[in-house]
Amino acid sequence: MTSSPPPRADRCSCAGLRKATRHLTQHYDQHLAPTGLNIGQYSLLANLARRSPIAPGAFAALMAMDRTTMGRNLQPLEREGLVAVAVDPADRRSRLVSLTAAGQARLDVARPLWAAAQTAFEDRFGAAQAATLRGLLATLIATDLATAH
Amino acid sequence: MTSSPPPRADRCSCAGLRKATRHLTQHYDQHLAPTGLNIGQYSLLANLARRSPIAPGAFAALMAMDRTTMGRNLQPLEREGLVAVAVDPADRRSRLVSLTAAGQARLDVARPLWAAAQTAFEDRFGAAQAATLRGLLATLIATDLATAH
DNA sequence: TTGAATTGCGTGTATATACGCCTATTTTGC
DNA sequence: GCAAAATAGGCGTATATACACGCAATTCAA
Repeated sequence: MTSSPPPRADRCSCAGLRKATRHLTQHYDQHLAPTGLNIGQYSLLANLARRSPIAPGAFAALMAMDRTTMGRNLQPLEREGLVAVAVDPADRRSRLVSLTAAGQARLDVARPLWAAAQTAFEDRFGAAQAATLRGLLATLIATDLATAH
Repeated sequence: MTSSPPPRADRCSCAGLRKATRHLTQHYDQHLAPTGLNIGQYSLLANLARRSPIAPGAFAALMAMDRTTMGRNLQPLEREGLVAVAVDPADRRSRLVSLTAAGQARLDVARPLWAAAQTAFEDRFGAAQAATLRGLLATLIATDLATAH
């Protein structure tokens, strides 16, 4: 007897998502390269601009990112003086991450380059499809996938 | 005068994609953990199963992955004996990556755990939405985003 | 045929991601 | 009040990702 036909690898939602992320990240990173930021760093600064100051743990949850990943990702930004991390006086276990003036300035420089990347993407992929995709992704992010039942 | 309202960071297709990828990757990785593989490694083995042997460069292009990333990702799999890399006798610049018997065996063990992760995802996200998402992602991956005009 | 251009890969470096383990601080139960 | 539990975060380790650079083998052109 032969084994049943193996599930096609291209039906894996996760692999498709990861593959598409690699593809699109390279596009945005190329546009942002002159600013010295990648799309991950740009995204952190842009989100921080609307929520500064915020605790690293809360920021990580907001970005659907592991707590320790957030800590590592903040390090190069802190080293360059784009964000500042200080002990929270109200709870000295916690920290407060703030966008600095240099961080805001860098963000202002990067924003039009990000917009160019976004526009170029939508021109090629289709603005309507892009909007549909963003909607699906937002739903996915809001979907509880905890293994426990 | 005040500056114009900044574009919302949550309208960035790339950031949304990256965020969703983190979310979904953790789900699949948790299901696959007993196999000692993560979803990236599983995806490599599953794709290799249908195309072995293949040159690293061609494999990288197939996975929309940088050539050097592919090389690095193959290292732990090679160390565990799940894939084998040999010089291509027809062109000694090139290599041929093959799935080993141990790699096939590991894949057979992992497949039902991957299927459980996929099923759990579709149960919670919706199978129809998941299919729509995979279609959009496939289109995105096939979209040429080269910066040059 | 032989030097130049091309091609295929590996390495060094840097950031991204997350698990396990640890310390410090706060909160809770008694 | 004080000890236990819970919470916030750092660090070691491992893999993921990709750019710049360099080497070896092949192909191309004069």
